[in-house]
Amino acid sequence: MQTLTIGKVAKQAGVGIDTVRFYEREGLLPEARRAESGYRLYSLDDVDRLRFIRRAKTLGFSLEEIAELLRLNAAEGSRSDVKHLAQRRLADLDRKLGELTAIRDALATLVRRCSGQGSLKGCPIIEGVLAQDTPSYREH
Amino acid sequence: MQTLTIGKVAKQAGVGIDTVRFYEREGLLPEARRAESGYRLYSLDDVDRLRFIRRAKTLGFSLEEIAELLRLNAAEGSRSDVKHLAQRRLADLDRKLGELTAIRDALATLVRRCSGQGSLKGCPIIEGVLAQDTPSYREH
DNA sequence: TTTGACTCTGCACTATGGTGCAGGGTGGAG
DNA sequence: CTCCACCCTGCACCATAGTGCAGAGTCAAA
Repeated sequence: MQTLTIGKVAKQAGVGIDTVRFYEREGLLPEARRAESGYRLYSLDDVDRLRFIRRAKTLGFSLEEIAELLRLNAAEGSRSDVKHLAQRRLADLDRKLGELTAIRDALATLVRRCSGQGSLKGCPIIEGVLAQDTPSYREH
Repeated sequence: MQTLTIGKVAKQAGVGIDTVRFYEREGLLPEARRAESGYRLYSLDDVDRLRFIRRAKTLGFSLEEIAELLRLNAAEGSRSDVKHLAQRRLADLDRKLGELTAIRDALATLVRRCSGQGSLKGCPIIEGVLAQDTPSYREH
C-alpha cells in the first residue's frame, strides 16, 4: 500500500495541506499514522475520503453533515439513515431555491421598471427598496 | 423633528441596538449626533435609513453593496449607477440559482435512486458522491 | 433619593471553512 | 555538507454580520 505524506495526499485530493490538518482536527479524517519524524502518513483511502468530502461539499453538505455521513459509513449505518440525511438536504435546497427565486423576481421587477436615466429622485429601485412591506415594527 | 435614543431607533427599525452601533462603525450610518451625556441621538430619517438597509439585505445585497447604494444616494448618484448595481446583483442571483438548481437535481436523482433499505454497501447516494467527475486533480 | 431601565466604550466571541505565519525539525539531491 | 523543499506545532487571522458582556455613567419615575 502506498504511503503518502500530507503534501502528496493534499495534492492528489485537490485540497490544501492546511485543509487536511484542519479536517483532522475537526474529526473528518481519523488521526493520521505518524512516521518516526512525526510526519503524518496517508494511504490512497485517505485520498478517497478527502475527495468524498470535497464532492459532498459541492453538493452543499456542511462539514458537520459530511462528518455525519462519514460516521454512518464507518459505523455500517443503514441506507435509510443516509437517505434521511439527503432528503433533509434536499428540502433545505428547495426552501432556499424558493426564497432566492422570490427575491430574484422582486429585484427583476425593480430593474425592469428603472429607465436607468436621470437622477435618483424617484428611481424605482431605490423607492422599491424603501417601499417594501415591513412586518410589524412600527408598533410600540 | 423627533429625537430618538438608540434603543428607540433600533426598535422602530426592527434591528438590535448593537447592530445600530455596528452599522455606524461600518459606515452604513453617519456618526450620530450626541447629547451632552454622550448618548447617540437619531431622527426619523435614521429609522428610514435603517429600514432601507434591512430591506436591501432581504434582497440579498451585502452590507458592502448597501453602503455603495447609500453613498450613491448621498452623492446624488445617477439612476444608471443604481441600475448597474441592481443588474449585477440580479446576475449574481441568476448564477447562484442555476448552480443551486443543478445541485438540487443531482441530489434529487440520488435520493430517487436510493431504496432507503439495506446496508450502506452499494447505497446510490454514497456511491453517487464518490462517483462524481473530478476535474483534473489526478495529474502530477 | 433610590431604583431600574437605558446608554456608553472597548473588547471578546459566535459560526463557517478554512488560510497564513513563525520558528523550528526532517529528507533527499548534488 | 549544504541546500532546499517539505513537514511539525501552535497560534493568529480572513470574511460576514453581527452578539454579548463588563464596568461605568445617565435618565426618569415613584
